[in-house]
Amino acid sequence: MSVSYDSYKVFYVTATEGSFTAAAQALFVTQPSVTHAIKTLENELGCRLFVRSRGGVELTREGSVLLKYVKTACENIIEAEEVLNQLKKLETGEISIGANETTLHNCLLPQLAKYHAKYPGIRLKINNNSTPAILSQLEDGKLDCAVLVVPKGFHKEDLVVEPLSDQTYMMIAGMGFRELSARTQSLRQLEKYPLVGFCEETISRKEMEAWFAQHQAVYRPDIELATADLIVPVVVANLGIGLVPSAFTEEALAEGKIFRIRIRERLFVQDICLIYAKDKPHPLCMNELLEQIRSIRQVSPQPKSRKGSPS
Amino acid sequence: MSVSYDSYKVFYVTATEGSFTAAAQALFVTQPSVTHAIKTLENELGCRLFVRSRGGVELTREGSVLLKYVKTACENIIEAEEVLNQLKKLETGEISIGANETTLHNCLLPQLAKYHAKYPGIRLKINNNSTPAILSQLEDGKLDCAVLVVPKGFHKEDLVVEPLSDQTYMMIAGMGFRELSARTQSLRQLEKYPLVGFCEETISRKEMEAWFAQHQAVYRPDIELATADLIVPVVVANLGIGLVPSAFTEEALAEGKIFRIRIRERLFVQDICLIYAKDKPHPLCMNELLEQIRSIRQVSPQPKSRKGSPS
DNA sequence: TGTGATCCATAAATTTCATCTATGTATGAG
DNA sequence: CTCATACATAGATGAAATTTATGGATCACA
Repeated sequence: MSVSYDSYKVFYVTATEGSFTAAAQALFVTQPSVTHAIKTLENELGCRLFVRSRGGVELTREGSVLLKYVKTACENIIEAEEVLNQLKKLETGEISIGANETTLHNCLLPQLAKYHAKYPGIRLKINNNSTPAILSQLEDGKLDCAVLVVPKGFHKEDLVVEPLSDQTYMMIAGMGFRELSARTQSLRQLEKYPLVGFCEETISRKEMEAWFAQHQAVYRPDIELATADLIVPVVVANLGIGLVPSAFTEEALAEGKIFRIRIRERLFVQDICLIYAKDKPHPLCMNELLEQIRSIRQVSPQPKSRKGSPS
Repeated sequence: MSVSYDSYKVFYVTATEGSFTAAAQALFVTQPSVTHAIKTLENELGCRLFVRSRGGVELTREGSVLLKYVKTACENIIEAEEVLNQLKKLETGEISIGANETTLHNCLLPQLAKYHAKYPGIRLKINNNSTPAILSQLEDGKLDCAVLVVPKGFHKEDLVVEPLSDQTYMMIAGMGFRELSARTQSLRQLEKYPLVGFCEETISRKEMEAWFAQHQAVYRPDIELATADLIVPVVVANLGIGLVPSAFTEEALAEGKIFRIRIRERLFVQDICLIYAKDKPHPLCMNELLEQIRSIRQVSPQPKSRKGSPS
């Protein structure tokens, strides 16, 4: 009833080689095998495809028509096999990665650079978006993995969440608030100072509000910024005191433009996590990238074991 | 070593159906068969193609990449089979036909019209060229068949020559030469009249020269024309007497513009033959056309049986 | 005018491997 | 808890692809 696709392969090779014998060699089979395959194909298709003659075979008119299609078919298969081999050798591929600004600059970019140097053929698509958006894209399979700042103990069905390191925060002030450097402050004491912080849409904002509330204080920034990297410059300009990820403070601290305010309360801390879909297939090239990202993992005290966290 | 192309077909159907079970139904095999085929393919390719899950299977990243190529491959095969079926049903196809002006108008066109009415999908390419050019194109496979005026007994290695009918000639004159109508003339007697005939390149010209010479006369037209259909009008204009294929004379004879000169000698006659390559493959749609053309064949006395001529 | 080389066809034996039957496992739905 | 559905597995079976061996036709070359 239905024609075996292997026959078409034999047909294609025979047509390009120009003889049954040559085709047999190319296919690593014997000549009678090719003869038989073509004869079968001709019977199934109901028309002659080759004219046998001395020195080889020649396509009939119908054979030529058939070849036109079978040729592109076979070429596609051959190309498919090549591309698949490249995929396996990590010579090509594509990974979509989600990240926050914070994690992108502080964790991801150096690792991506190393990975890209090792596997230059693999396209890296970086998606810098809000944390909730990235999480839903991970679940939808629109992103392959992400490195995000999430609350301590964060977990989600469908997602593997591997903590990489703490995202520590620091309360800082510019030299206009020099009086705060003298001694340890409590959060309530700091409430009377103008605050530089995140705007309302972010997850971190909500967490900070909770953290402040936990210590009988209120987080209500006088200046709200959309991205973390803007806080330090604003603090340097003495527009207020700020609670920022430690990673952003190093340069300004070293230059003496800001100083750290010691806090009585245990400091606000988040997790930087590597996240990816639990039961979805990953591109082959992603395992290497995951390993690369995991290499920055720092052992930190974990209150309880977390799902998906490797030993 | 090499992957069976049948596996790719199974892969394609499975990917489009979305489950092994559905693919099995579509392929008229059992589900374990599909399971096995895909597993084998995955092993041979060295990577997982589907994620098995509740309710069916889902392509992995690599599977998606593979599908992109395999899809066009399979679609080409399917299209190939469709086109081939059309070819077999004579719904499509192409025939290249050679002809002389004489045969084109008198034999071929009516038959081609009938054929085309019956098989409108088949393209007919008509090549109106010189006889030697057409013969060599037949041998090169550039033409599929031809209807030509050739010398009696014409034959050629590699070519099948089937006589269809005689190409009879007629000596005619316009009313300016009314005196010739009185009685039968010999060729020699006619030599003193101006002659309208073929120009030197044609085969017929050479044959006529031979025929004249055979009867102790010389064929040297005072007016030379490239095509036969021009002779009658020139004769009507009383520029000379002419030897032309009978087919061209009917209209002018009926209108009394010319008359026939009776000739003592046996009249010059040629063969109208259907000619095609002997050992070359023919398009499927050609057999019907050959039959159509043969239908005009007239039984004529054959001095000896000719090769390729059916009973 | 043989002779060897080349290429396709054929026949019979062999072996492969694709497929089937039967059954198991997992997982939602009602 | 049971049913329905989908994929996995194992062993048996048989169709068919392949091989070996051989023959015939054609062509180049001496």
